[in-house]
Amino acid sequence: MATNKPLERPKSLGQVLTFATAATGAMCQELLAAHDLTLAQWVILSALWRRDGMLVSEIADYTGNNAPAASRIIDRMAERGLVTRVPDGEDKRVVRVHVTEMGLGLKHLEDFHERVNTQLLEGISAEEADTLFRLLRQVDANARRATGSGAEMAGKQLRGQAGEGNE
Amino acid sequence: MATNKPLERPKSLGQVLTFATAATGAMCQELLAAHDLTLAQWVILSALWRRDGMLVSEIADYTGNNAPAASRIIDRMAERGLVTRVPDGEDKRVVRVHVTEMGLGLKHLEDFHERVNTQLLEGISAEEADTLFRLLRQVDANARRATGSGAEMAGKQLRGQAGEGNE
DNA sequence: GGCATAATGTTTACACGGAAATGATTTACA
DNA sequence: TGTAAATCATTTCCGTGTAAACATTATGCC
Repeated sequence: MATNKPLERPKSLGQVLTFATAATGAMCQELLAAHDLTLAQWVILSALWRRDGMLVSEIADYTGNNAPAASRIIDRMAERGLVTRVPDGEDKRVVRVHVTEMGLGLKHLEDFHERVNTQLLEGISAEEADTLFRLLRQVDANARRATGSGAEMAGKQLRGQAGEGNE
Repeated sequence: MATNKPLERPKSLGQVLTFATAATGAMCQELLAAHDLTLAQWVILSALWRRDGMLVSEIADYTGNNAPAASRIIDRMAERGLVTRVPDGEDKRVVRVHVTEMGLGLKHLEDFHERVNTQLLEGISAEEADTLFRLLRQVDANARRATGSGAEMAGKQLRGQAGEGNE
């Protein structure tokens, strides 16, 4: 029927970024579905496998979300029995998140992101991949600089454990 | 307090993509908030400014979402008075979305994406920007190829109006 | 010690995205 | 012609993300 040919999309970096990210996310979700895990849950698990007992705020900082989002994902992970919340003895505001046996049972997914990386970078040379990482970090920095008068986000940059890590 | 230094994030393309996209989206949302528009709403408006009366399915295809998502965003846009739903005379299944006067009043935001582009690409040469677009499309294609047995998405690729910018 | 302030986590309200199911309509074809 | 299949839009359910308000607890400063 296609009376009209599809409307052309303007050449927009945001658009290409969004599409690539959505496709990547969909691929990850599909791969993780076999283990009844969402991508957001895997990200948190992969952090806890390396450092058990992280605070909710640390997890939020790690994943790049704000605390409410992290808190809710932890809710679901706790319902599924992947983690438990343990109130801290010293600081009574603090909640430490611990992996359960069941959560440890998925530790074979530790290198999931590496398999995804190779999948995504197929047909792209190592040099080009480096360029891609560098440019994406630059775009990220440009966007953050232009946001919120640049102020309150100071601590939330994409930490440069690649570009020229000034850390 | 930082008893622990923040946990290192692994070098994952998905992670960098997600962060760059989130930062870009946040920047757009902040810029559009002055006009009481969300990014998703602007994307649809920018399509309708060029082709009024698109079908919901065409809009969904244009934005890269599924129909339910598009339908809901159109709901909110209709509530805000930006668009109206008009049942089609010939095909009674179809709903055409039309911009209202109020929606046309925002047409000065037509080139919003171009301003975002320049903002995001600051400090990046034209050649590097081309490389970035090319690599992102490659990553997108790689992800889609690995998803859903590659079948049903046939029509939803990132249309290559950029092979080499034929615009 | 006592009080203002900050930090931590949660809840609520809103916007967005995907999958599946449903209703209505159109098309295909037998 | 008449029924099955395809198409279009919507609804519902779930997961995620942001912002704002809130309760609880720590901290700092007098």
